[in-house]
Amino acid sequence: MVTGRTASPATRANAEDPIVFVIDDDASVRDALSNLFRSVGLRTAAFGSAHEFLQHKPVDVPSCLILDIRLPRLSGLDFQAELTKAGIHIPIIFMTGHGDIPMTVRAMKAGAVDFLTKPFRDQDMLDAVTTAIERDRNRRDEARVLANLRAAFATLTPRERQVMTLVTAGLMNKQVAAEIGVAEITVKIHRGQIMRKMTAKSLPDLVRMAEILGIGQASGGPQT
Amino acid sequence: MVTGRTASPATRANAEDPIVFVIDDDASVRDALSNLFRSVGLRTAAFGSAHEFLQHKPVDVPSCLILDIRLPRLSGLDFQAELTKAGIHIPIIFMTGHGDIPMTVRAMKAGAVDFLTKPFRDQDMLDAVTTAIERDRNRRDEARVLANLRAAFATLTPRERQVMTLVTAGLMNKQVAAEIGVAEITVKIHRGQIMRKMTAKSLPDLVRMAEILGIGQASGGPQT
DNA sequence: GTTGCGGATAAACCTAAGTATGGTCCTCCC
DNA sequence: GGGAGGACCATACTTAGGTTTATCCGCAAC
Repeated sequence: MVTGRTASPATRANAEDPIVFVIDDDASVRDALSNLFRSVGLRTAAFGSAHEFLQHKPVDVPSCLILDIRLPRLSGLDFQAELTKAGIHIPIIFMTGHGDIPMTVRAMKAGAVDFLTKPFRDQDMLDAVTTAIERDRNRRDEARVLANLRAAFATLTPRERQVMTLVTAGLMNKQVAAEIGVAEITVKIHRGQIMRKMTAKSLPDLVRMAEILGIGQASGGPQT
Repeated sequence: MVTGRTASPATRANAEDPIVFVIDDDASVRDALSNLFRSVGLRTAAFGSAHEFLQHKPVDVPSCLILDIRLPRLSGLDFQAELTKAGIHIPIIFMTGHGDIPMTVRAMKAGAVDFLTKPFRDQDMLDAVTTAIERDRNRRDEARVLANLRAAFATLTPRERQVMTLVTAGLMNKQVAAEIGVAEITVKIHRGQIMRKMTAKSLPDLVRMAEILGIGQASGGPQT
């Protein structure tokens, strides 16, 4: 079902090559789009329904989804909502033959990359796909960083997490010690442990990690 | 031209009360919307054209703009583009009697809050306005913080800016000194000056400011 | 019941950071 | 040509941050 570069020895499929998923109940549309994407060297996988798409095992490369707004059984908009609720944030490009403005607004508000009316120009679709893939690439990059940080943070003991929060908030060791009712030396030891476990090379490093993790701001940032 | 709470002694106009701007060439639409917003206690100002709106002096409160897509002379979409280009980022809610999907997509991609088709329900408009005002409030808050930081950063000498970059990147004083070819003591002095000028209460504080200012990342953040 | 781990602490020690005080050398501007 | 401000540096001192080694307690798993 996956087509595209896979067939070409000259441009072997790379694990990082993006994939474009197409869901449309009309086989001719699927074929046309698959051909279009293949013609520009994009890997493609097409499905006749949302259900079929969900059967496909998730891939670990940047990808996007081309969706007809009027799918059999589940509407494109509802499917978009389903995916979002399920935590699947693949960028979506909608196609429609007879959509209306409220549908469009709903789709765009929910984060759709584009909403194309049939018939559309090939170039418009390709532009939308380029944007979508790029967006997914960024999203994946951020998600990977966040996952790594969370994994590291999860190895911290409760006490260490508490100390990390206070330290990155800007408190001195003695203040942290007073705050949690322990000796300053204890804070220092926790702190060293935190730096190791988080693999932070410096305090600014740790502060940035805390920011990404959304840990205790306040402290006394820039005032109005 | 500004109406709404201003007339009521019980709910005196506050400098922080948001304002809803309406641009429509149809006076009856302007009146109807003004009445609607006034009925829920929102200040309003209505205009017959984009030009008139621009004559109005900018206000310093959260606001949003209700725009008919088909304006005389300048289209709503073009006006949106003009505002964006001019650095005016007031949230926009579009209305249309006969818009199409490409228009909608363009407007939403450009950041419109909503795109309502006439006739719309009052409540839909009010919901959109609530969202838009909230969005503007957040935008203004962030802009204010950024402006303050930039103002403080502007008082730094070139050397101080350089030191701030390196320090917030996680380098030790001696490393900074080696990097820029001065004695460590000099770095310390710059550093103290930086903390004073930026009114940073701690290094984490300064790091967060640097983040907001978009100053020299790198350093060695979380690896993959 | 012993082992392991989180948590706390102490002593000793070392490095890093920060703050005067005082001074030199520029350059730009009035 | 005198003053202001930026950049630089030295000495001296204080405080903050961080590591190592070792000990102690409680609790849960084996």
